[in-house]
Amino acid sequence: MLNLKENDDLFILSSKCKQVQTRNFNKGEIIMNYIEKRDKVGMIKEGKAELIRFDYEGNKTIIEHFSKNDIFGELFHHINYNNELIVLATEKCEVMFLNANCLEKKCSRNCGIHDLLVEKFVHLLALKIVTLNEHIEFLTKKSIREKLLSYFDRLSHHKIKRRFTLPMSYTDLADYLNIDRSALMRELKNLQEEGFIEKEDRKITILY
Amino acid sequence: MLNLKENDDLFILSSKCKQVQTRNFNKGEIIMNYIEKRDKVGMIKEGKAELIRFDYEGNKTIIEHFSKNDIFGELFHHINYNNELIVLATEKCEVMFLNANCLEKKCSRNCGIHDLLVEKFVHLLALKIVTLNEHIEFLTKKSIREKLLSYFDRLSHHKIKRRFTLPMSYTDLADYLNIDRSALMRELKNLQEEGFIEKEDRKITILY
DNA sequence: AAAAAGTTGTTGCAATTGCCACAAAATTAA
DNA sequence: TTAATTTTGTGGCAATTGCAACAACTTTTT
Repeated sequence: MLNLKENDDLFILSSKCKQVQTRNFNKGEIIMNYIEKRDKVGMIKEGKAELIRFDYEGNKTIIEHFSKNDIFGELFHHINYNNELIVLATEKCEVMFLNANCLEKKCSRNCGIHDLLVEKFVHLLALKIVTLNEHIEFLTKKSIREKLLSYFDRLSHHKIKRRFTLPMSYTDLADYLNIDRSALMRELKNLQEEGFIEKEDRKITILY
Repeated sequence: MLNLKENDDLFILSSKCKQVQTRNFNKGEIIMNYIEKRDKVGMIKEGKAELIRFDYEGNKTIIEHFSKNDIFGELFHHINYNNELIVLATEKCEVMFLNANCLEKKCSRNCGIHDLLVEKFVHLLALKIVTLNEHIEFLTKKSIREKLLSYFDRLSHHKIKRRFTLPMSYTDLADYLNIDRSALMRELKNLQEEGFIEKEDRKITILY
């Protein structure tokens, strides 16, 4: 698992490399337009953002939520000419950009910290894969109940901490698990009534 | 997108690095047990395999199917002490293993091809993220119809090739999209009757 | 401080989807 | 070549889940 202290080093070190830039964004600003910035990889240093798709009909879909240490970029998505992908700051953000080819080829100037930069980045890539695998695991459960319980199991670190707070709203959780919000609330009520969990706002306690 | 020719180079080069091993497996053999081989990353050079989970009740679940160029290893999963994860060869396999820390730190012997190895590996990591994002995209569609059409859209390279062959059985496709197989067949029939697609065995033609 | 926007909680109803069961066809193993 | 296993195709029925709608709260914006 990623060591955050190490990762902070990444940002400090990166400021010394010419192929890396850091920029600040205010809420509502577009951090990256996938059509324009094909060669860039972004990383959230601080703040929150979301990946939004506008399809050919103009429908807006939030595909991913990004927070500290999340990486994004066209590199991670199949290009689809029917869609437009943008990353939008949902709160004040500090974002690090690096050239995608910087991951493969040495800086032309051989800035000296390059190996370390790549090493840390591989960590983030692996972490992203873990996160995505996890998401798929939740999504492939057959029932709402199973989705919720596997997600809670994860949040409780496999029942080590039986009490935890949801990191997002129930509205967002329904979205994340791809279920209807009212159906989610209904199932939560069932779980409470059957004595599987206790719930107080976004604090959940596992009882089984 | 990954260049396969380049990737073949990876295998050739890797044979020169002391931290990389290649092994052959017959159908039915266990390629990797996640509990035992925490420090190894595997890559399928040739053949097919699957990632299987046995939970505490002994239930078996196929989590992922691997074929050429796919990577796997404990590095990509949250460790869960209730589960056992194994990679099983479903046909004759040639597999490349490398030490996970080889991605971060130079070979102690500094074998010379290390940078290139890492560079190629970053490609595979990025490709895996693309694949997982895609899978999530299909899974998060609301209806079976939408799941099928978005999957077909992908297979047709966004309608460039309107005729294509499914790379797996309908049984496996139902599993991949997390829907009931009979419901999938029913929806396929609907799509045919409504003139959206034509279907002959695993050959699909998009008509809309 | 008021207004606007977003979240939570609940319910009835419709229907999409899952489950079960079985037969035919196709593929693989013996 | 026969036997065994897997895949495909179909249908009835049950029920989980989605949808719509609305009220009470909270949080954010102006």
